[in-house]
Amino acid sequence: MRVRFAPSPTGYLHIGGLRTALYNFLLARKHGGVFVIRIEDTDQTRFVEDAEQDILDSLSWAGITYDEGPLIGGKFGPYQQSVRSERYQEVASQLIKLGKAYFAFDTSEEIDALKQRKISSSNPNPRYDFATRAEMQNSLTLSEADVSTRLARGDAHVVRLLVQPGAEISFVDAVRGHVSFESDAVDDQILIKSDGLPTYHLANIVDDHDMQISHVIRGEEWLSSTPKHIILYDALGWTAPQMAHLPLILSPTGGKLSKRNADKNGIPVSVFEYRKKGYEPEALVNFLALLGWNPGNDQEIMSLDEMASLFSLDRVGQAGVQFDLQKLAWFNEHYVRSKTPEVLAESVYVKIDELFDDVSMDYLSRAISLMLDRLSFATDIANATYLFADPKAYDEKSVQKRWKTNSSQLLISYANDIEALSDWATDPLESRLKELVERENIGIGEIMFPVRLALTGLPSGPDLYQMMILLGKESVLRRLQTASHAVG
RNA sequence: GCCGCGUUCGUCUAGGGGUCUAGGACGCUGCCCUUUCACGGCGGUAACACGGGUUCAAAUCCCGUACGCGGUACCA
Repeated sequence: MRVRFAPSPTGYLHIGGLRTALYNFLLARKHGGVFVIRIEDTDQTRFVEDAEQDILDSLSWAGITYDEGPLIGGKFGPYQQSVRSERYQEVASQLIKLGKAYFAFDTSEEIDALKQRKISSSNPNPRYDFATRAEMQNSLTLSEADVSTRLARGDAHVVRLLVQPGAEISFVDAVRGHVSFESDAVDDQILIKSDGLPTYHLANIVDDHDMQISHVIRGEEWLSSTPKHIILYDALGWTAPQMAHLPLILSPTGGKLSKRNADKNGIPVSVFEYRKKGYEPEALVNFLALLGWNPGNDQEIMSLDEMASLFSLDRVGQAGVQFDLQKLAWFNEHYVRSKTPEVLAESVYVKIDELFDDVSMDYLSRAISLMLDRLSFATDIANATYLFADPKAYDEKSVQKRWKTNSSQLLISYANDIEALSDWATDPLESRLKELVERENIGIGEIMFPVRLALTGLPSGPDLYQMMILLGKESVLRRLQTASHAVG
């Protein structure tokens, strides 16, 4: 088994592209096959400089490795279509010789004119096909001599696929089962553009054949193009690979997850953005794996290895799937909390160090440990500013509601009690507080709450005693003093 | 318009003729835990698009309708 992911470097890796790559990768892993990456850079006009690099980086970040492709090569390389032009030309010539393709010299103005001529309410999109090619300037209508002189003269031309009408083109899709099209509905697709480069359709089938790809797993947007590809394989006497078209990822409002639509819903579309926002790669991958596939049981949390062992194309769904940012968030929380504080500390240290003074890696790691089950993103630790600096203000609503006239005094009493402590640990801190409660004959909340407010400025947060341990005696006493004066 | 693909809780899904008074997860929500907030635990909410068949029996098979999505480029 040989599969491939064949992105076009027209932009950063899209979330849907990552899922396609993932499914290919999983299938290859499952069957001990080979996973190829091929860059389909045949459109010079849409080429984006750093896109290829981003695609490779993003896959690597996601933990998706490949066996043949850019950077590492392989025996079917090179893996960029822009440097394989000769081969496409060769196949195009072969198709022309076989009578399966032809030269066309029509200018874009002439094609526009054709459309204007044919357009009607019942036919809003006239095609260049069996019904219209006789009216155009191509090697089917022009004399042989005329064609030769035009070619010799270097007239701009394209190569088109000659699609015969009246045929049924069908294939079995691994996800959708039997699919069939009438050839009448297929246009004479351009195979070689006037710039000499191939279109997707030609380059794709030539490379899939030459690279011995056994399974083509791609998005559903390619389903309608598949008959063209089948015609091409047949014309060349090649066996078409097994096809599998994945359901599209939809935006929560329904449409396809275009950049604009996604932005409107606050959904990042490029993997780069997820990296930047601090998502855990395992979370994104796990979430995406389940967007259109399921293992057939109730398991949702899976490592790449587990997914690979469970994966199969017949468990891929057929209906479009809506992207759910909340579910992704849940996966992210899960993976954040399953990591060690040390690992998370490493990943956010630079950010924390920028924001606060004198935070050691060890301290950060202990802070994260204290906050672990309330983090959605590792970087959320930065929001708990009170762990890294004294509070600058005290939550007004909480003060109004729960700060009593005796609060300041209680704070001072507690500060005095714990200042004497030789053992700065949770148990003595707790028993001193309880003793104070008995001595003063008050409810425990009457002292706990002001202490919390003094330490954090907020009405909620992690366990009080554990937090005092983290902050340290000096800092705790200072904060109690400060609050007793500032709020009191 | 035409061609193609699809349609189970709000979302991702299980289910493939009787075991479905339709299961799981996210979300939302109630209670418990915690004299904080989260986490966690235990509950609740909520779906077979519609209409015809076939069958003793249909969420499951067939047909139609509606709706959604994709394609209809010298883009991929």
